Amino acid sequence: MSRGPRSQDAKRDWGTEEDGCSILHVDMDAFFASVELARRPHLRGKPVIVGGSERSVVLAATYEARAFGVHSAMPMAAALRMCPQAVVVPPDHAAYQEVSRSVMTVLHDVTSIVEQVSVDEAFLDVSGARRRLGSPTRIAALIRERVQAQHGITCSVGIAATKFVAKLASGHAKPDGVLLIPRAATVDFLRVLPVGALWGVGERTAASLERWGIRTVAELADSDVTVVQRAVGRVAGAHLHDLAWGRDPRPVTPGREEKSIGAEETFAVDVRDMRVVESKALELADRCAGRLRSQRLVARTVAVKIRTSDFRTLSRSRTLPQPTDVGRELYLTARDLLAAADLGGLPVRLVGVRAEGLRPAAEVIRQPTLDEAVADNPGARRDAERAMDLVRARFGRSAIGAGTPAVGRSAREVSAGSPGPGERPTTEFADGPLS
DNA sequence: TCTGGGGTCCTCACACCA
DNA sequence: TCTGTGGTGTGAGGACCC
Repeated sequence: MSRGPRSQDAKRDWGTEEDGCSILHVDMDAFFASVELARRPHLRGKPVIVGGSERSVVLAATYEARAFGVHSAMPMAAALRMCPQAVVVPPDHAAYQEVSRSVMTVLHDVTSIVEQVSVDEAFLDVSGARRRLGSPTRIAALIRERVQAQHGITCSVGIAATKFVAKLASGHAKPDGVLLIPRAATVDFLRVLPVGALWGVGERTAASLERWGIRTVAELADSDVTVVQRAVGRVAGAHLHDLAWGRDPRPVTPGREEKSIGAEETFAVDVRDMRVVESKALELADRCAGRLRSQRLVARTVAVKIRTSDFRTLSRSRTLPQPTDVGRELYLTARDLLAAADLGGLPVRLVGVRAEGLRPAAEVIRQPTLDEAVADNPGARRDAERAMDLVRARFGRSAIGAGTPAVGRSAREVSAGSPGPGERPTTEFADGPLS
Protein backbone atom coordinates (compact mmCIF):
# COMPACT_ATOMS: atom_id res chain seq x y z
CA MET A 1 0.00 0.00 0.00
CA SER A 2 2.76 2.33 -1.03
CA ARG A 3 1.67 5.97 -1.03
CA GLY A 4 4.85 7.80 -2.01
CA PRO A 5 4.99 10.24 -4.91
CA ARG A 6 5.89 8.68 -8.24
CA SER A 7 7.28 10.01 -11.47
CA GLN A 8 6.35 8.94 -15.00
CA ASP A 9 9.99 9.63 -16.01
CA ALA A 10 11.12 6.93 -13.56
CA LYS A 11 8.66 4.35 -14.87
CA ARG A 12 10.72 3.08 -17.79
CA ASP A 13 13.28 0.41 -18.68
CA TRP A 14 16.50 1.19 -16.78
CA GLY A 15 18.49 -1.76 -18.17
CA THR A 16 18.90 -5.49 -17.59
CA GLU A 17 22.18 -5.75 -15.67
CA GLU A 18 21.29 -7.63 -12.47
CA ASP A 19 24.74 -8.01 -10.88
CA GLY A 20 24.71 -6.63 -7.35
CA CYS A 21 20.91 -6.31 -7.36
CA SER A 22 19.91 -8.94 -4.83
CA ILE A 23 17.25 -7.05 -2.87
CA LEU A 24 13.60 -7.50 -3.80
CA HIS A 25 10.72 -5.43 -2.45
CA VAL A 26 7.40 -7.23 -2.83
CA ASP A 27 4.32 -5.04 -2.47
CA MET A 28 0.76 -6.30 -2.88
CA ASP A 29 -1.39 -4.19 -5.25
CA ALA A 30 -4.31 -2.44 -3.48
CA PHE A 31 -4.06 -5.27 -0.98
CA PHE A 32 -7.26 -5.02 1.09
CA ALA A 33 -9.33 -4.28 -2.01
CA SER A 34 -7.72 -7.17 -3.92
CA VAL A 35 -8.52 -9.63 -1.12
CA GLU A 36 -12.13 -8.45 -1.15
CA LEU A 37 -12.35 -8.89 -4.95
CA ALA A 38 -10.87 -12.39 -4.71
CA ARG A 39 -13.62 -13.25 -2.20
CA ARG A 40 -16.39 -11.49 -4.16
CA PRO A 41 -15.63 -11.94 -7.87
CA HIS A 42 -18.92 -10.23 -8.82
CA LEU A 43 -17.30 -6.93 -7.75
CA ARG A 44 -14.48 -7.23 -10.31
CA GLY A 45 -14.36 -4.27 -12.69
CA LYS A 46 -16.34 -2.07 -10.30
CA PRO A 47 -15.05 0.82 -8.18
CA VAL A 48 -14.67 -0.68 -4.70
CA ILE A 49 -13.58 1.14 -1.56
CA VAL A 50 -12.56 -0.63 1.64
CA GLY A 51 -13.37 1.58 4.61
CA GLY A 52 -15.54 2.14 7.64
CA SER A 53 -17.96 4.87 8.64
CA GLU A 54 -18.22 8.37 7.12
CA ARG A 55 -15.92 9.52 9.95
CA SER A 56 -13.09 7.28 8.83
CA VAL A 57 -10.70 7.21 5.88
CA VAL A 58 -10.24 5.01 2.81
CA LEU A 59 -8.14 1.96 3.66
CA ALA A 60 -7.86 0.72 0.07
CA ALA A 61 -9.48 1.35 -3.29
CA THR A 62 -9.52 -0.65 -6.51
CA TYR A 63 -7.89 0.89 -9.57
CA GLU A 64 -11.43 1.53 -10.96
CA ALA A 65 -12.16 3.72 -7.89
CA ARG A 66 -8.73 5.38 -8.17
CA ALA A 67 -9.69 6.51 -11.68
CA PHE A 68 -12.20 8.85 -9.94
CA GLY A 69 -9.44 10.33 -7.76
CA VAL A 70 -10.08 8.11 -4.75
CA HIS A 71 -6.94 7.11 -2.86
CA SER A 72 -6.06 5.50 0.45
CA ALA A 73 -6.04 7.72 3.58
CA MET A 74 -8.62 10.02 1.98
CA PRO A 75 -11.66 10.80 4.19
CA MET A 76 -14.55 8.48 3.29
CA ALA A 77 -16.93 11.39 2.91
CA ALA A 78 -14.67 12.99 0.28
CA ALA A 79 -14.18 9.65 -1.50
CA LEU A 80 -17.92 9.08 -1.78
CA ARG A 81 -18.43 12.58 -3.15
CA MET A 82 -15.88 11.82 -5.87
CA CYS A 83 -17.23 8.37 -6.61
CA PRO A 84 -20.82 8.02 -5.31
CA GLN A 85 -21.36 4.78 -7.24
CA ALA A 86 -18.49 3.03 -5.39
CA VAL A 87 -19.23 -0.19 -3.53
CA VAL A 88 -18.07 0.28 0.08
CA VAL A 89 -16.83 -2.85 1.82
CA PRO A 90 -16.11 -2.79 5.58
CA PRO A 91 -12.58 -3.98 6.40
CA ASP A 92 -11.98 -7.57 7.54
CA HIS A 93 -8.52 -7.39 9.10
CA ALA A 94 -8.54 -11.05 10.15
CA ALA A 95 -8.94 -12.10 6.51
CA TYR A 96 -6.12 -9.76 5.39
CA GLN A 97 -3.83 -11.15 8.11
CA GLU A 98 -4.61 -14.67 6.95
CA VAL A 99 -3.77 -13.90 3.29
CA SER A 100 -0.68 -11.96 4.43
CA ARG A 101 0.60 -14.97 6.43
CA SER A 102 0.11 -17.21 3.40
CA VAL A 103 1.90 -14.79 1.04
CA MET A 104 4.81 -14.55 3.51
CA THR A 105 5.06 -18.35 3.38
CA VAL A 106 5.53 -18.07 -0.40
CA LEU A 107 8.35 -15.58 0.20
CA HIS A 108 9.99 -17.79 2.85
CA ASP A 109 10.01 -20.63 0.30
CA VAL A 110 12.33 -18.43 -1.80
CA THR A 111 14.73 -17.39 0.97
CA SER A 112 14.90 -17.29 4.75
CA ILE A 113 16.08 -13.66 4.58
CA VAL A 114 12.64 -12.02 4.53
CA GLU A 115 11.88 -8.78 6.38
CA GLN A 116 8.16 -8.19 6.63
CA VAL A 117 7.57 -4.44 6.95
CA SER A 118 3.78 -4.38 6.97
CA VAL A 119 0.79 -6.60 6.29
CA ASP A 120 1.29 -6.32 2.52
CA GLU A 121 4.99 -5.81 1.84
CA ALA A 122 8.36 -7.37 2.51
CA PHE A 123 12.01 -7.16 1.56
CA LEU A 124 13.93 -10.26 0.44
CA ASP A 125 17.67 -10.72 0.07
CA VAL A 126 17.90 -13.32 -2.71
CA SER A 127 21.71 -13.42 -3.04
CA GLY A 128 21.72 -16.94 -1.59
CA ALA A 129 18.81 -18.16 -3.72
CA ARG A 130 20.21 -17.28 -7.16
CA ARG A 131 21.98 -20.58 -7.77
CA ARG A 132 18.81 -22.54 -6.88
CA LEU A 133 16.12 -20.33 -8.47
CA GLY A 134 17.85 -18.14 -11.07
CA SER A 135 18.27 -14.41 -11.50
CA PRO A 136 16.42 -11.86 -9.31
CA THR A 137 14.10 -11.12 -12.26
CA ARG A 138 13.31 -14.82 -12.57
CA ILE A 139 12.68 -15.04 -8.81
CA ALA A 140 10.37 -12.01 -8.97
CA ALA A 141 8.35 -13.69 -11.74
CA LEU A 142 8.15 -16.89 -9.68
CA ILE A 143 6.82 -15.04 -6.64
CA ARG A 144 4.22 -13.17 -8.69
CA GLU A 145 3.02 -16.39 -10.37
CA ARG A 146 2.66 -18.20 -7.03
CA VAL A 147 0.83 -15.35 -5.28
CA GLN A 148 -1.57 -14.99 -8.22
CA ALA A 149 -2.19 -18.75 -8.42
CA GLN A 150 -2.76 -19.22 -4.70
CA HIS A 151 -4.74 -16.08 -3.85
CA GLY A 152 -5.99 -14.57 -7.12
CA ILE A 153 -4.31 -11.27 -6.29
CA THR A 154 -1.41 -9.43 -7.90
CA CYS A 155 1.76 -7.94 -6.50
CA SER A 156 4.52 -5.73 -7.81
CA VAL A 157 8.24 -6.27 -7.27
CA GLY A 158 11.14 -3.82 -7.22
CA ILE A 159 14.68 -5.14 -7.69
CA ALA A 160 17.74 -3.09 -6.74
CA ALA A 161 21.02 -3.03 -4.87
CA THR A 162 19.52 -1.37 -1.77
CA LYS A 163 16.28 -1.61 0.18
CA PHE A 164 15.32 1.98 -0.36
CA VAL A 165 15.71 1.84 -4.15
CA ALA A 166 13.96 -1.57 -4.33
CA LYS A 167 11.00 -0.04 -2.52
CA LEU A 168 10.85 2.93 -4.87
CA ALA A 169 11.09 0.53 -7.81
CA SER A 170 8.13 -1.58 -6.66
CA GLY A 171 6.08 1.60 -6.33
CA HIS A 172 6.90 2.52 -9.92
CA ALA A 173 6.19 -1.04 -11.12
CA LYS A 174 2.55 -0.86 -9.96
CA PRO A 175 0.16 -2.28 -10.73
CA ASP A 176 1.11 -5.89 -11.42
CA GLY A 177 4.65 -5.27 -12.65
CA VAL A 178 8.38 -5.64 -12.04
CA LEU A 179 11.01 -2.92 -12.23
CA LEU A 180 14.76 -3.57 -12.10
CA ILE A 181 17.07 -0.68 -11.27
CA PRO A 182 20.62 -1.77 -12.18
CA ARG A 183 23.25 -0.63 -9.71
CA ALA A 184 24.81 1.70 -12.31
CA ALA A 185 21.44 3.37 -13.01
CA THR A 186 20.58 4.01 -9.36
CA VAL A 187 21.57 7.68 -9.17
CA ASP A 188 19.97 8.53 -12.53
CA PHE A 189 16.73 6.83 -11.41
CA LEU A 190 16.69 8.79 -8.16
CA ARG A 191 17.46 12.16 -9.77
CA VAL A 192 14.17 12.30 -11.71
CA LEU A 193 12.10 11.91 -8.51
CA PRO A 194 10.57 14.63 -6.29
CA VAL A 195 12.07 14.85 -2.75
CA GLY A 196 8.81 13.47 -1.37
CA ALA A 197 9.80 10.10 -2.85
CA LEU A 198 12.61 9.77 -0.30
CA TRP A 199 12.00 7.67 2.78
CA GLY A 200 11.19 9.99 5.66
CA VAL A 201 10.16 13.00 3.57
CA GLY A 202 6.51 13.78 4.17
CA GLU A 203 4.54 16.98 3.77
CA ARG A 204 6.36 18.94 6.51
CA THR A 205 9.89 17.93 5.55
CA ALA A 206 9.19 18.58 1.86
CA ALA A 207 7.95 22.08 2.80
CA SER A 208 11.11 22.70 4.89
CA LEU A 209 13.31 21.62 1.97
CA GLU A 210 11.35 23.75 -0.47
CA ARG A 211 12.12 26.83 1.64
CA TRP A 212 15.77 26.14 0.77
CA GLY A 213 14.91 25.72 -2.92
CA ILE A 214 15.11 21.92 -2.87
CA ARG A 215 12.22 20.23 -4.71
CA THR A 216 13.80 17.23 -6.43
CA VAL A 217 16.16 14.47 -5.41
CA ALA A 218 18.65 15.89 -7.94
CA GLU A 219 18.55 19.30 -6.23
CA LEU A 220 18.98 17.62 -2.84
CA ALA A 221 21.94 15.54 -4.06
CA ASP A 222 23.61 18.61 -5.57
CA SER A 223 23.14 20.66 -2.38
CA ASP A 224 25.84 20.81 0.24
CA VAL A 225 24.98 18.38 3.05
CA THR A 226 25.20 21.23 5.60
CA VAL A 227 22.41 23.08 3.75
CA VAL A 228 20.16 20.01 3.92
CA GLN A 229 21.03 19.63 7.61
CA ARG A 230 20.08 23.26 8.25
CA ALA A 231 16.73 22.62 6.57
CA VAL A 232 15.71 19.39 8.30
CA GLY A 233 18.13 18.74 11.17
CA ARG A 234 21.55 17.14 11.55
CA VAL A 235 20.70 13.42 11.53
CA ALA A 236 17.83 13.55 9.02
CA GLY A 237 19.81 15.87 6.73
CA ALA A 238 22.82 13.57 6.50
CA HIS A 239 20.53 10.56 6.00
CA LEU A 240 18.54 12.20 3.18
CA HIS A 241 21.73 13.33 1.45
CA ASP A 242 23.01 9.73 1.53
CA LEU A 243 19.69 8.42 0.14
CA ALA A 244 19.77 10.97 -2.68
CA TRP A 245 23.11 9.44 -3.79
CA GLY A 246 21.74 5.90 -3.46
CA ARG A 247 23.71 5.17 -0.29
CA ASP A 248 21.64 2.93 1.98
CA PRO A 249 23.67 0.25 3.78
CA ARG A 250 20.76 -1.19 5.81
CA PRO A 251 20.59 -4.97 5.32
CA VAL A 252 17.41 -7.04 5.04
CA THR A 253 16.76 -8.00 8.67
CA PRO A 254 14.44 -10.95 9.32
CA GLY A 255 12.35 -11.14 12.48
CA ARG A 256 12.16 -7.57 13.75
CA GLU A 257 10.93 -7.22 17.35
CA GLU A 258 7.84 -5.18 18.17
CA LYS A 259 8.56 -2.03 20.20
CA SER A 260 5.02 -1.21 21.33
CA ILE A 261 1.45 -2.49 21.21
CA GLY A 262 -1.48 -0.12 21.20
CA ALA A 263 -5.12 0.42 20.40
CA GLU A 264 -7.07 3.57 19.73
CA GLU A 265 -10.56 4.53 18.64
CA THR A 266 -12.34 7.57 17.33
CA PHE A 267 -15.78 8.21 18.83
CA ALA A 268 -18.70 8.47 16.42
CA VAL A 269 -19.57 11.75 18.14
CA ASP A 270 -17.13 13.89 20.17
CA VAL A 271 -17.47 13.08 23.88
CA ARG A 272 -17.56 15.48 26.84
CA ASP A 273 -18.29 12.92 29.56
CA MET A 274 -14.91 11.69 30.85
CA ARG A 275 -16.58 8.53 32.17
CA VAL A 276 -17.21 7.55 28.56
CA VAL A 277 -13.58 8.22 27.70
CA GLU A 278 -12.41 6.15 30.69
CA SER A 279 -14.77 3.37 29.73
CA LYS A 280 -13.24 3.25 26.24
CA ALA A 281 -9.74 3.37 27.80
CA LEU A 282 -10.63 0.31 29.86
CA GLU A 283 -11.65 -1.57 26.74
CA LEU A 284 -8.50 -0.49 24.87
CA ALA A 285 -6.22 -1.38 27.83
CA ASP A 286 -7.89 -4.78 27.95
CA ARG A 287 -7.27 -5.23 24.22
CA CYS A 288 -3.57 -4.27 24.58
CA ALA A 289 -3.11 -6.59 27.54
CA GLY A 290 -4.65 -9.49 25.62
CA ARG A 291 -2.19 -8.92 22.78
CA LEU A 292 0.72 -8.67 25.24
CA ARG A 293 -0.24 -12.00 26.80
CA SER A 294 -0.77 -13.70 23.44
CA GLN A 295 2.78 -12.66 22.46
CA ARG A 296 4.15 -13.46 25.92
CA LEU A 297 5.34 -9.89 26.46
CA VAL A 298 5.15 -7.41 29.31
CA ALA A 299 5.22 -3.62 29.07
CA ARG A 300 7.16 -1.17 31.22
CA THR A 301 5.48 2.06 30.06
CA VAL A 302 1.85 3.03 29.51
CA ALA A 303 1.06 5.87 27.09
CA VAL A 304 -2.28 7.47 26.36
CA LYS A 305 -3.24 9.56 23.36
CA ILE A 306 -6.14 11.98 23.33
CA ARG A 307 -7.37 13.94 20.33
CA THR A 308 -9.70 16.82 21.11
CA SER A 309 -12.47 18.12 18.86
CA ASP A 310 -10.08 20.74 17.38
CA PHE A 311 -7.87 17.84 16.18
CA ARG A 312 -5.12 18.69 18.70
CA THR A 313 -3.37 15.53 19.85
CA LEU A 314 -1.97 15.13 23.35
CA SER A 315 0.13 12.23 24.56
CA ARG A 316 1.04 11.36 28.12
CA SER A 317 3.04 8.41 29.39
CA ARG A 318 4.24 6.89 32.62
CA THR A 319 6.79 4.20 33.39
CA LEU A 320 5.56 1.56 35.81
CA PRO A 321 7.57 0.32 38.78
CA GLN A 322 7.08 -3.22 37.45
CA PRO A 323 6.38 -4.36 33.88
CA THR A 324 2.93 -5.85 33.37
CA ASP A 325 0.60 -7.69 30.99
CA VAL A 326 -2.50 -7.11 33.16
CA GLY A 327 -5.24 -5.01 31.59
CA ARG A 328 -6.36 -3.51 34.89
CA GLU A 329 -2.86 -2.20 35.62
CA LEU A 330 -2.63 -0.64 32.16
CA TYR A 331 -6.09 0.84 32.62
CA LEU A 332 -5.46 2.35 36.07
CA THR A 333 -2.32 4.10 34.79
CA ALA A 334 -4.12 5.25 31.64
CA ARG A 335 -6.98 6.59 33.74
CA ASP A 336 -4.57 8.64 35.90
CA LEU A 337 -2.89 10.04 32.79
CA LEU A 338 -6.26 10.95 31.26
CA ALA A 339 -7.38 12.67 34.46
CA ALA A 340 -4.18 14.76 34.57
CA ALA A 341 -4.35 15.91 30.93
CA ASP A 342 -5.55 19.46 30.27
CA LEU A 343 -8.06 19.27 27.42
CA GLY A 344 -8.88 22.96 27.54
CA GLY A 345 -12.54 22.13 28.14
CA LEU A 346 -12.85 20.59 24.68
CA PRO A 347 -14.70 17.33 23.95
CA VAL A 348 -12.69 14.23 23.06
CA ARG A 349 -12.62 12.88 19.51
CA LEU A 350 -10.21 9.95 19.96
CA VAL A 351 -8.64 8.04 22.81
CA GLY A 352 -5.80 5.54 22.62
CA VAL A 353 -3.80 3.34 24.99
CA ARG A 354 -0.34 2.02 24.14
CA ALA A 355 2.01 -0.35 25.94
CA GLU A 356 5.69 0.51 25.38
CA GLY A 357 9.06 -0.75 26.58
CA LEU A 358 8.18 -4.36 25.73
CA ARG A 359 10.17 -7.29 27.08
CA PRO A 360 9.62 -11.05 27.01
CA ALA A 361 7.46 -12.01 30.01
CA ALA A 362 9.80 -14.93 30.73
CA GLU A 363 12.68 -12.49 31.41
CA VAL A 364 10.76 -10.66 34.11
CA ILE A 365 10.37 -11.94 37.64
CA ARG A 366 7.42 -10.07 39.02
CA GLN A 367 7.43 -9.24 42.70
CA PRO A 368 4.14 -7.98 44.19
CA THR A 369 4.50 -4.85 46.30
CA LEU A 370 3.09 -4.73 49.82
CA ASP A 371 0.32 -2.38 48.61
CA GLU A 372 -0.67 -4.82 45.89
CA ALA A 373 -0.67 -7.73 48.30
CA VAL A 374 -3.14 -5.88 50.48
CA ALA A 375 -5.25 -4.00 47.93
CA ASP A 376 -5.24 -6.34 44.98
CA ASN A 377 -3.71 -9.54 43.76
CA PRO A 378 -2.02 -9.14 40.37
CA GLY A 379 -1.43 -12.87 40.08
CA ALA A 380 -5.13 -13.63 40.48
CA ARG A 381 -5.95 -10.71 38.20
CA ARG A 382 -3.65 -12.08 35.48
CA ASP A 383 -5.23 -15.53 35.84
CA ALA A 384 -8.71 -14.00 35.46
CA GLU A 385 -7.68 -12.10 32.34
CA ARG A 386 -6.06 -15.23 30.88
CA ALA A 387 -9.38 -17.00 31.42
CA MET A 388 -11.00 -14.18 29.43
CA ASP A 389 -8.43 -14.76 26.68
CA LEU A 390 -9.50 -18.41 26.48
CA VAL A 391 -13.21 -17.53 26.30
CA ARG A 392 -12.47 -15.04 23.48
CA ALA A 393 -10.33 -17.56 21.62
CA ARG A 394 -13.24 -19.98 21.66
CA PHE A 395 -16.31 -17.74 21.29
CA GLY A 396 -14.94 -14.54 19.69
CA ARG A 397 -13.85 -11.11 20.94
CA SER A 398 -17.33 -9.93 21.87
CA ALA A 399 -18.10 -12.97 24.03
CA ILE A 400 -16.61 -11.38 27.13
CA GLY A 401 -15.19 -7.98 27.99
CA ALA A 402 -13.86 -5.90 30.82
CA GLY A 403 -16.91 -4.49 32.57
CA THR A 404 -17.84 -1.10 31.18
CA PRO A 405 -20.83 1.09 31.68
CA ALA A 406 -22.48 0.78 28.26
CA VAL A 407 -22.06 4.39 27.22
CA GLY A 408 -20.60 6.06 24.12
CA ARG A 409 -20.08 4.33 20.79
CA SER A 410 -17.01 4.50 18.64
CA ALA A 411 -17.15 5.27 14.93
CA ARG A 412 -16.16 1.64 14.37
CA GLU A 413 -19.07 0.29 16.45
CA VAL A 414 -21.56 2.52 14.70
CA SER A 415 -20.26 1.47 11.30
CA ALA A 416 -20.37 -2.20 12.28
CA GLY A 417 -23.91 -1.84 13.57
CA SER A 418 -22.96 -3.19 16.97
CA PRO A 419 -25.17 -2.52 19.98
CA GLY A 420 -25.25 0.94 21.45
CA PRO A 421 -25.89 2.33 24.93
CA GLY A 422 -27.80 -0.03 27.14
CA GLU A 423 -27.84 -2.91 24.67
CA ARG A 424 -24.39 -4.46 25.13
CA PRO A 425 -24.84 -8.23 24.86
CA THR A 426 -21.45 -9.20 26.25
CA THR A 427 -20.84 -10.81 29.60
CA GLU A 428 -19.96 -8.13 32.14
CA PHE A 429 -16.72 -8.97 33.88
CA ALA A 430 -14.40 -7.44 36.43
CA ASP A 431 -14.10 -3.83 37.53
CA GLY A 432 -15.25 -0.89 35.49
CA PRO A 433 -14.02 2.68 35.70
CA LEU A 434 -13.64 3.68 39.29
CA SER A 435 -14.60 7.33 39.07
C1' DT B 1 -12.38 18.42 2.71
C1' DC B 2 -11.75 17.29 7.19
C1' DT B 3 -8.76 14.22 8.50
C1' DG B 4 -8.28 5.97 11.00
C1' DG B 5 -5.53 2.91 13.35
C1' DG B 6 -1.41 0.55 13.74
C1' DG B 7 3.19 1.53 14.42
C1' DT B 8 8.56 3.61 14.42
C1' DC B 9 11.92 6.99 15.09
C1' DC B 10 13.68 11.43 16.28
C1' DT B 11 14.29 15.75 18.97
C1' DC B 12 14.06 18.41 22.91
C1' DA B 13 13.62 19.37 27.81
C1' DC B 14 14.43 18.01 32.22
C1' DA B 15 15.99 15.37 36.32
C1' DC B 16 19.33 12.73 38.36
C1' DC B 17 23.85 10.99 39.22
C1' DA B 18 28.83 10.47 39.10
C1' DT C 1 30.53 23.23 49.48
C1' DC C 2 29.65 24.80 45.02
C1' DT C 3 29.72 24.52 40.04
C1' DG C 4 30.27 22.45 35.59
C1' DT C 5 29.87 18.51 32.56
C1' DG C 6 28.50 14.37 30.39
C1' DG C 7 25.73 10.17 30.38
C1' DT C 8 21.32 8.14 31.00
C1' DG C 9 16.44 7.66 31.73
C1' DT C 10 12.00 9.63 31.22
C1' DG C 11 8.30 12.20 29.19
C1' DA C 12 6.14 15.02 25.56
C1' DG C 13 5.44 15.89 21.04
C1' DG C 14 6.14 15.81 16.08
C1' DA C 15 6.78 13.61 11.69
C1' DC C 16 6.45 9.86 9.09
C1' DC C 17 5.09 5.21 7.20
C1' DC C 18 1.59 1.69 5.58
